[in-house]
Amino acid sequence: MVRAGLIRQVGAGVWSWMPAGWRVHQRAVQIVREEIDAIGGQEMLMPVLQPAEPWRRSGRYAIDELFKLQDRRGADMVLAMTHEEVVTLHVAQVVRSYRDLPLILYHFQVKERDEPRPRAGVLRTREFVMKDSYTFDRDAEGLAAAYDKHVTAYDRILDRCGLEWYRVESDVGMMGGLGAHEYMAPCPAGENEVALAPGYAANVEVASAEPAAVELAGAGEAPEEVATPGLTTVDEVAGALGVPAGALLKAYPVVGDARGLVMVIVRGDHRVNEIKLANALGEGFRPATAQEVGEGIGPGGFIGPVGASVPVLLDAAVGADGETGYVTGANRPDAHLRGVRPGRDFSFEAVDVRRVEAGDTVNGHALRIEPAIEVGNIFKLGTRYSDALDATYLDEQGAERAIWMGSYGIGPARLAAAAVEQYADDRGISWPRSLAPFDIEVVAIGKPGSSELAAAERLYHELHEAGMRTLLDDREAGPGEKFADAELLGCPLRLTVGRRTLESGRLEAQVRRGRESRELALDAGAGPAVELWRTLP
RNA sequence: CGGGGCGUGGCGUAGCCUGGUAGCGCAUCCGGCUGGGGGCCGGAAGGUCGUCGGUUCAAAUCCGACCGCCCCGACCA
Repeated sequence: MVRAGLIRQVGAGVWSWMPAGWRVHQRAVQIVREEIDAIGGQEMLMPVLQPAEPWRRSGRYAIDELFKLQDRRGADMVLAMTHEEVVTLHVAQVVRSYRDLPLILYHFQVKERDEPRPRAGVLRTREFVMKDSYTFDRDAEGLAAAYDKHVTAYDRILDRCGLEWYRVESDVGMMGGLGAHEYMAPCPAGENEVALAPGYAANVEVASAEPAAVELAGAGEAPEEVATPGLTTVDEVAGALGVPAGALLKAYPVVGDARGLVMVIVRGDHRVNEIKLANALGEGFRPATAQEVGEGIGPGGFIGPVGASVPVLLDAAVGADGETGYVTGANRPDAHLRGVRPGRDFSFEAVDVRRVEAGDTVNGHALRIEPAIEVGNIFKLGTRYSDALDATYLDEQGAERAIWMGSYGIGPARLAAAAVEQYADDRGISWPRSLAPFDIEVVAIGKPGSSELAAAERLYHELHEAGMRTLLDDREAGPGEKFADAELLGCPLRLTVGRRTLESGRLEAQVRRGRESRELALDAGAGPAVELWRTLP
């Protein structure tokens, strides 16, 4: 996008949109606007610069990503990262009765986030335009309906943008979300991972699946201690004992904010998913320090659930086998236990806290994991903000009730970047028709004042009259340079007018996606080109 | 925040280790040729070497601080 002249960097995570890039961005914006309008959304505009007070009320002032500043009188201000606080305040002032609901409000606005590490060009920036919509309903049922409308709108937006995409289940966070989905555009540059199987799509952050089976051994009456001097890793112990890594139980001691030190156990071939773990704990946590482990459980590298003095949380993938034969640390230096059986040999609380792996199954279908760009998300907020900011209404009985809210974001810049990532080839960008900065680029080859140039200009005007967004390359440059630049910019259709065109009466039309060429009659004017353009992706 | 790297004409870079003349490619400007895949010839302009300080007869080069940017990781309501 930089090479094509669409964007330029100003600072870390801060970018300008140059004219051609802004055309793309505006096209994405317009698609989003049309689809949110279509479900009854009303566009408005709320400020980026805001007083700190509502953020203190909602409890979000402490967020590290929130830019904070003071005005000249020393009053605390913020640069908004989203607009739940302000929109809720407005609705609290305006809505009195159930008759004022439901309501869908939205705006496009710059969002400011002090990202710890901006990266990947326009994919993760500290300032970016986002469409946010907010829905206001009288109850959970109304919220569900508003949510479904946004599913419809977002599905259409992603389709219209010509993207390959998935709607996946996502983390609702610990602050009481009632349900959430993310819209993911798969591509290698993506920062998220989605777990996919027929009929199943989820962010890896929350995905669950049935584990691959593992072969266990040593089904005795009781655990048997084996010497494992100096062997502290899963691979070392599994290798020494001749068992698969999955036969080991890996202990992951953590300290919960309220519940303190606990031991989380996953299979040796699995990894703890910290988001799932936080959700299972119902609170924040941190890994236990070596000292806490040593004092509270046993020697590092040899700890295990049998006889442990702290509560044990056992991942469901272990319970699924429900059998004897696991290998665990013995809570003694240089020793492990084999033939361990959950339940018989230690008690536990069952949880689902492991990260899914490719090859797990969902309803018998193998799971695959793909990187993807998160281009949008939809979220059932419930009454979190309306409670904090006193957004209520009176029902038919005259009782005051909290308004049920949803919030729905989508980033035009990410829609554009996802399209670039999904369709670019070694020559450059290949825009979907719906996002391209121009529908057609006319490349004129010939000297200034030549008849070739005049013919190109004529064609350009005819295309313009036919309603095509058209770009004419009439620079004084060689043909090779113009072709290369046209392919870099990536308009869906390129028309070439040169001496050859005038001699044969046929102009070259190159379709950018696939770069196949065909010839069109020059004297037919814009018609054939427009017709061809309509068939493009 | 942890780790690594980089700041030199508009862009990309060499020079730094071993202190002494800032070099190259592209782009730009002028003249001409060429005109269907980044073409050719001739001429020209353009650089406080990120900033500040130190060492030295002498600093792009050595030392220190600061600023900025990139990459990996952590983080990402």
